[in-house]
Amino acid sequence: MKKSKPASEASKATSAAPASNTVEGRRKYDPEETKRNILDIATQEFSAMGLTGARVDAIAERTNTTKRMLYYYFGSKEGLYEAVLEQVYGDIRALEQELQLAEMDPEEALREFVGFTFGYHDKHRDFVRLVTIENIHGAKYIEQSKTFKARNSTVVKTIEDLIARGVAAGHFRADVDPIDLHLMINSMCFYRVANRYTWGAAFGRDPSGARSRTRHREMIIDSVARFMRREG
Amino acid sequence: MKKSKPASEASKATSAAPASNTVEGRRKYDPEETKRNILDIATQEFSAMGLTGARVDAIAERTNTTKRMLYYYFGSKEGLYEAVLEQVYGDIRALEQELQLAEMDPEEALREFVGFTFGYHDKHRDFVRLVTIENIHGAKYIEQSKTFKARNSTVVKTIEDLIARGVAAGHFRADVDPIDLHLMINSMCFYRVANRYTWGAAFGRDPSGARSRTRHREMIIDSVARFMRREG
Amino acid sequence: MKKSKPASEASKATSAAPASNTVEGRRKYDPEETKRNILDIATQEFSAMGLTGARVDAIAERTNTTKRMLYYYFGSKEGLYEAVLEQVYGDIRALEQELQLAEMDPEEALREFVGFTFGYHDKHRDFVRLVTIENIHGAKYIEQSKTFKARNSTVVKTIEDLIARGVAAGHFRADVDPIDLHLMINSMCFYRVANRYTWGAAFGRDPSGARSRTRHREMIIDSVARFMRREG
Amino acid sequence: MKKSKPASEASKATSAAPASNTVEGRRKYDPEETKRNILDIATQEFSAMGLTGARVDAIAERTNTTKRMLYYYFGSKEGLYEAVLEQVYGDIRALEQELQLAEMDPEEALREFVGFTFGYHDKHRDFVRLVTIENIHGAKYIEQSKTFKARNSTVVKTIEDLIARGVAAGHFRADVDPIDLHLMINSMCFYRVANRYTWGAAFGRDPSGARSRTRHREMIIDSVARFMRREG
DNA sequence: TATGAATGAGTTTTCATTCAT
DNA sequence: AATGAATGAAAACTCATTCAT
Repeated sequence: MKKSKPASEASKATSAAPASNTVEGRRKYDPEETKRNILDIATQEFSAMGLTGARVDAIAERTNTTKRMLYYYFGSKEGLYEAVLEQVYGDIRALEQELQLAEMDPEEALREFVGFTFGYHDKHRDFVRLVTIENIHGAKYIEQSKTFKARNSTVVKTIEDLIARGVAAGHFRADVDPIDLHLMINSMCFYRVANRYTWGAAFGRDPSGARSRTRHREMIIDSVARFMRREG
Repeated sequence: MKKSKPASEASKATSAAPASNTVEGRRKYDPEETKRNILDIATQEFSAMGLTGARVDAIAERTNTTKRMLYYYFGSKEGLYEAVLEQVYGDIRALEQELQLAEMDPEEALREFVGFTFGYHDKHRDFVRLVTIENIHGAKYIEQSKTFKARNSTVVKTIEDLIARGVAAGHFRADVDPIDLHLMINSMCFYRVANRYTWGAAFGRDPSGARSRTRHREMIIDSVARFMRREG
Repeated sequence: MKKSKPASEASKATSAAPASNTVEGRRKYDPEETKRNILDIATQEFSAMGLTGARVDAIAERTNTTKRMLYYYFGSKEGLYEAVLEQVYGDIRALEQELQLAEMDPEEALREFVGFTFGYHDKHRDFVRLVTIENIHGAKYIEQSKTFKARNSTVVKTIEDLIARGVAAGHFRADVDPIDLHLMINSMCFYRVANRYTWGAAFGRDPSGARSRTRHREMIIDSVARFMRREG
Repeated sequence: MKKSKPASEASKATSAAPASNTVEGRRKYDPEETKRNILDIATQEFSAMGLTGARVDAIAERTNTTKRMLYYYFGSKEGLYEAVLEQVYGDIRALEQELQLAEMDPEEALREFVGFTFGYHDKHRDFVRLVTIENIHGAKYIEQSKTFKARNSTVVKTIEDLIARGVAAGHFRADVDPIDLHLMINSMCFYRVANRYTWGAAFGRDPSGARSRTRHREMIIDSVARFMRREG
């Protein structure tokens, strides 16, 4: 039953691990692999069903191991959920830092940053859903993360720099709070993915679908650029 | 229920009901009142806990009646949830129609419309949460509503008219899709309320709090106005 | 009344009643009609669902009146069930007495009696089901009937006479107990109707269906006749 | 609570299980035993109360385990009922196959077969009741059994052979359908057990009681034998 | 006589978690 | 390290019956 059923790429990634103590290239007992496998499946399940909606049994069943291991490694359903959250938030912040915005001129850098944010949300629906779910729970789980706040402060710094350079260059208005700008950008990138179902039901159109992707990217980049432009 | 009135206030509203045939101002057999009472409490509970997180017992307990009546009138937990959704969506669409946008000049009307949308989301957090929750469930409950789509088509019409008048007057650009514009407006009004917890955890600031309300309203109105402005 | 099932016709039947106090030929308040209507529907429901399986709500809903009336006239679900039983048992015994067996020669009379029993079971599936259901409940409801035993003693008398005449004529064996004979006849007439579902599922053939009706009637009559025949 | 002990034959069977790895002769973790125990008690309850009348709580209480295990192994009340049906139908078909009818001469074999059928019904009242109950439900549960039809086809074959041999020997009539003959035999064996309560209430005599057992067995065997006899 | 609303006790089912092997 | 079996508490839902009008 728990035969494997890879479910995700991450688990395959580890099959390249050293083959000592393995059978046919796959380790018999590989704690790291087991944990990652559980985490992958859990990400999918929590993202699909919510924290309360997800079922421990359902997660365990899709896993290569058993329910007991899930408790062994993560302590509880909530512990597992926290681990999932932590991982998923870590990913986007890590990627944001890889952008080389400092090398571009301010307006270009802004467009790049918005474009990246758009692309990330558009592509990582699990992340969008988990953030949504966490808000349903008043962010009480992510608040327990030790690295969460620290990680977020780096984005603020990035945006602050961006604005400062634009203002200095005379292109950007000077009265915009960086966190507000970030909020604006995120709002537009997030909503079209997070609320695609009700929006689709209301207007017969998936706002996050392929047909509107390019148009929306342009619209969002354009609106942010216009918003920041110094008028005069 | 038909009244349209924000979940939380609704219960207060009924205390003004005619007192004839009542005991201490409250009728013993009053189905409408019973239904409204259940619906009010349910709106709060579902909004606070989600569909799966809410407890039928908890709803019933806070009600003036018993769990049995909840099933009597709404059939099931899901039936009750659907009724809550219907009501809450009906409310905003009803109010939108009361705006007298046709009498204002296009730019002013756009600002009014965005301001209304901002105010509604800012004030009706239950609505925002329920929409969020419904998206977690893939909108499968609201899709069963017979009036949902029809009601939404009226907003589209409103925005279309608005854009058309602005374009005709030479103020608005002509290349914007009304539903995309609506999406942009909603995104910014929705996100700061819906995601206030994770945002607060990340940046130490409640984006939907009193301190940023006016600033955000202006920011959103301004960005939408700039976005629509025909550039010369 | 039992001849019909259609609930709806039964109620119409009484529309020929005196028109005083009526609207458009139908009495507004007609206790007898109301009772009969309830009894008809209840017969169908109990017969279809069993005593525990039947739902008071379901019965009331199909009725021309309300649940309250059901309790008003029959006291309880069990009271209604008893009334249904009583009526349905009364019918067959009444018809049995109308047979003019004494005028036929014994063998012919026996065949006539078996044929009648066969026909009655074949046609009155509600009766068969209710007897089945009552046996599930250990006959505790029918045992409370005051007229039940008395009514059954008349059949025994009928069969006793039949046998006695046949024995006297030298045609029938003398060692058969009348109640045993009755049991044999009933068994074969009852089973093919009562157990038609499992039989159908097991052998792909409805034993009470039109295709086997004549064949079974002959088989049963023949086997009883052969069984009673004096040998040698 | 979990003290109570089986009370039926099936449970006795397990007391013969190997005692290794047990505490006081009873293993702590023994899924087969647990399932069998649940099935035994459920057989009694469903047979006594019917599908709708039986209470999951009541079954669980008489079990050595908890209600939860009942759902663990059988999924639902209906799932458990289906398992009970399967088992009980399997038993009779298995025993039928053990009869060595081919070695007897046709008439003797027929008498043996009828006698066996009589004895089985007379002794296994649970089986008779469960079949009755299943017919109340239109056989919808047994129809889902995958092995049910296959198992029944073996009886048909048995009877076909029996008849064929008798016809070939010139003893039996040739115009009898095997399934009809089976129906006749079953009818008489079944009815006196299934309908013993109403019959007892009507005629003051339990038709399945000890006093009539031998007499009825002879009567049924005799009537079937006479029915099949080629007349000459 | 008639009715829709109301109810409490019960009934089935689910779920996160732990135990014995 | 790993596993299938086991569990208690809680959750959703049902039902016969009665009440107020």
